[in-house]
Amino acid sequence: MTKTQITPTKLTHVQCAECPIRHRAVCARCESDELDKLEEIKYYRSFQAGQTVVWSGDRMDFVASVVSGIATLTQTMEDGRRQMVGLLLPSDFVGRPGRETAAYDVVATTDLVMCCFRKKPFEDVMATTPHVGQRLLEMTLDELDAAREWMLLLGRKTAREKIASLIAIIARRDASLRHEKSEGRVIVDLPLTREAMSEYLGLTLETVSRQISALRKDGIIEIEGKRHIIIPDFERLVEEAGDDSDGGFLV
Amino acid sequence: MTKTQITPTKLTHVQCAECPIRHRAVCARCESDELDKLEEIKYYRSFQAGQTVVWSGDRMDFVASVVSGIATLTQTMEDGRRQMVGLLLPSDFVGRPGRETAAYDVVATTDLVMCCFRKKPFEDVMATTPHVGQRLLEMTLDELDAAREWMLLLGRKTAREKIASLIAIIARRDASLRHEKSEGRVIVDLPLTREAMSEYLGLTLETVSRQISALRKDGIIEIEGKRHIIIPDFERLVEEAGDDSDGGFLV
DNA sequence: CGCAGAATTGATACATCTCAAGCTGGGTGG
DNA sequence: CCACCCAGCTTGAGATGTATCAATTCTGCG
Repeated sequence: MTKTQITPTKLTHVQCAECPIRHRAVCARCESDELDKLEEIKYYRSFQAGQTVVWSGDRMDFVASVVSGIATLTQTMEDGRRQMVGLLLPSDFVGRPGRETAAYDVVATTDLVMCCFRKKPFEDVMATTPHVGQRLLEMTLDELDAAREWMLLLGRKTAREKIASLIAIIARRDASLRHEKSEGRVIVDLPLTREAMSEYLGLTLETVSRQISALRKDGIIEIEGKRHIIIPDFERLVEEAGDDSDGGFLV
Repeated sequence: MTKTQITPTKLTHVQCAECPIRHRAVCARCESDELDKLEEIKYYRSFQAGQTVVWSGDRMDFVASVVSGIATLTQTMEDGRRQMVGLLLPSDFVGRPGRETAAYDVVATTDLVMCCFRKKPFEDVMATTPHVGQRLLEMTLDELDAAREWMLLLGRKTAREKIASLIAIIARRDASLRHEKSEGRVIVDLPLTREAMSEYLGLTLETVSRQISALRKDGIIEIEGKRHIIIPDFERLVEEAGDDSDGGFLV
């Protein structure tokens, strides 16, 4: 996975107007004059699956939106214990205006394309026009809600509930990107290795594997290959996750 | 605790200029004309220790800053498992502009005074002037960092490390409110019951109690009464917490 | 074909939970 | 003023879920 990949297409400058994440990203609310400013300071960067985008503590002189692919935010303790603290899907934002260094490791889980903005000019845009800051606030509040949802999972859910929750969340976000609803029979590709899942869920890789097997034996999910998952009845999966039946608090 | 308390002072309208949290709260960056607008739409509310400020799912037509006292944000699962997802100290902000209902239970842990703003007018202030929104973004990003720090704790730390972390964090925030640094001999009052601590740390009440006893036996902390804690050597406590030695990532 | 990374499965250890009993300190009523 | 009471806390013994250590087994790919 690390070296067999060819270098992905260098998308050096897609016009914002044609951007696939135009309506969801940090630029969603921008007027055309604001877009022009962003257009000037933006540049694309591509990463191969497995590559690290930035290391925690490193200087980071840009902020960015995920255009395509998936990245993870991970925190590491001195002795090597790792906890994923964020999963970045297309349109999600990375980096913090006003901060010099990265607070987390950012790793490309799949091949990844990011739309980067040099930090200083980006901060200027935020200071002089309102819509980027407004949208960023909205997105940050959403992320905070998601982080708190995850705190409940980490603190109080069983291993089985954690796995069911993760699959349900990925299925929901996946469907939402395609403007579909998650119900009845649902099919997902897990974009994460068992190890990455364990880092997200606060479990070991072995426990993740065992619980996935258990869910399969109980008919909650079917598995083809390693990553391709069929959920015959989404509502049943959600029950296993221990969530309120309605589940999604966000659109 | 619930009925013996007399009603706390009704601070009906403290002038913003004299407000103790003026320089840290959501209004920190406001110019005097912005403050005037906030002054018009604000009102104080007091709660006794143990009182619930709002229930998750309830309509919430205000946002607010904690002026004094401590409150908690808690999520509850259908079967009653509870996880605290936020600890609100003076200057912290509650509520989300643009949201109708509360996402979490908000409970006063100590006697509590909040500076409330009716939501609609507050949103108007945010839309027409920049400083409230800017400060709120900054505060939300800080909270997101704190939530992610907590995810590491919940997912990867041992019970002993969790307790040590909680005591260290409370000591740090307490010191920071008084513009002091946490080092050497430090004294704190825990504002939480053992049960509240267990809800925060993803543990049971009994495990919290045992680990506090263990830290005491090992000389990391000394205890007077139930809540009063003396930390003879703050650096040693931080080591027990498993954090990077520097610890505080925010001022 | 055979290797390497990823995943599964098994046996055992251990941290934390659960259930249960007692303690402690501050407030209350007799 | 004392005895009681009760919420909050501590401590104990045993159960249990997840981690750990250790083989295998898959799967895709050179």
